Amino acid sequence: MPGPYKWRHRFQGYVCRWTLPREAILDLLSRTSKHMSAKEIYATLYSMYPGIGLTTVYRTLDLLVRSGMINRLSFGDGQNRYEFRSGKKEEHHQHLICTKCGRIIDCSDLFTEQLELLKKAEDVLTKKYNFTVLDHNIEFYGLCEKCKKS
Amino acid sequence: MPGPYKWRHRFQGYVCRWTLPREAILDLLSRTSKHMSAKEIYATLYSMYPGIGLTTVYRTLDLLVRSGMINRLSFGDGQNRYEFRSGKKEEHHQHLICTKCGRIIDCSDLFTEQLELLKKAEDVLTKKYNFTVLDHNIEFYGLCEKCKKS
DNA sequence: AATGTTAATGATAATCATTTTCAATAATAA
DNA sequence: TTATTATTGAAAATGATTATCATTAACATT
Ligand SMILES: [Mn+2]
Ligand SMILES: [Mn+2]
Ligand SMILES: [Zn+2]
Ligand SMILES: [Zn+2]
Repeated sequence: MPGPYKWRHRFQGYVCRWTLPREAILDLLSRTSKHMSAKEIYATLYSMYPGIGLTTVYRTLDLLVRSGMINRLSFGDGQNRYEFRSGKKEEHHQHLICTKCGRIIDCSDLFTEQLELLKKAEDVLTKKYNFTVLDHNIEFYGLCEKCKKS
Repeated sequence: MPGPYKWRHRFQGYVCRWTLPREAILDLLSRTSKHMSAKEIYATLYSMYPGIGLTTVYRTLDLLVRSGMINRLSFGDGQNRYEFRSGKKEEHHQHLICTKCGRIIDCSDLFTEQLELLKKAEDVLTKKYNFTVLDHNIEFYGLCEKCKKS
């Protein structure tokens, strides 16, 4: 909402009109490191933009997922979460999920190991299942620093 | 429902009573290779056991997850799915998910590659994030054989 | 800048998976 | 066989997400 639209140009030809909610939601997700739910996004934006509707948040998130700007994540806690998607391939990262408190930690330290797994995977999956890999997802479940103590 | 209870002994001390629904649900999951939703399980059992209730299916699935007999999977299609959990560690497998038709394929062919990734992961995650890995999950998204053609 | 077209919004209602409630049932110990 | 109570299942409640539709506002045209 503050200032001019920074993201409009990314949607040339994808949508007809660029609007305040779209700018606000994408802007929020591009700034935060959290993995926010629709309701959390709604609550955050509501404080500075009380006119916004939850329906529009859902609709816009869907648009942003379809156009590849954000990722939709489901960790099995009953609601989807969203994260900004960097354009760079090297930014593909993993998630550590604390099974006790639900904390989600980003991890980008397994790049080469991941690449090796992927290389082998694409090979095996293509040959054996005739399956074309387009994307992948790796998650680690366990206990975070805090929860280990308590 | 048919025959004697095959699974009762696995729950010694875990539950007080072993019942028909519990036996039937676990038996079904132990036989199928599908990744079934609660409603699918309910529908399947209903044909041979019309007395069963959807609530009990949900409750029992929860019990079986908590006691480690089955896995709860969420592929982001709005409903959880369940699979029987083999006791053997070597059976840890991946899922290939077709983004077009939703088909889910089991894959156990990346065992050594996975182990290497895991070994490195546990190391990095412990040192850098002080996170204790208890479990992990790897998924591949793409196009299945059928969907590639059409 | 004012106007017209219609894409986009937001309040409301609907849907759908899952959970809660609670009286009835059935597993098991006595 | 009887008593105890864990478990069940119908019904209602919840919570996330989607559909409807009248209103609004983006923006192309004047
Ligand atoms: Mn992330
Ligand atoms: Mn599986
Ligand atoms: Zn934690
Ligand atoms: Zn397919």
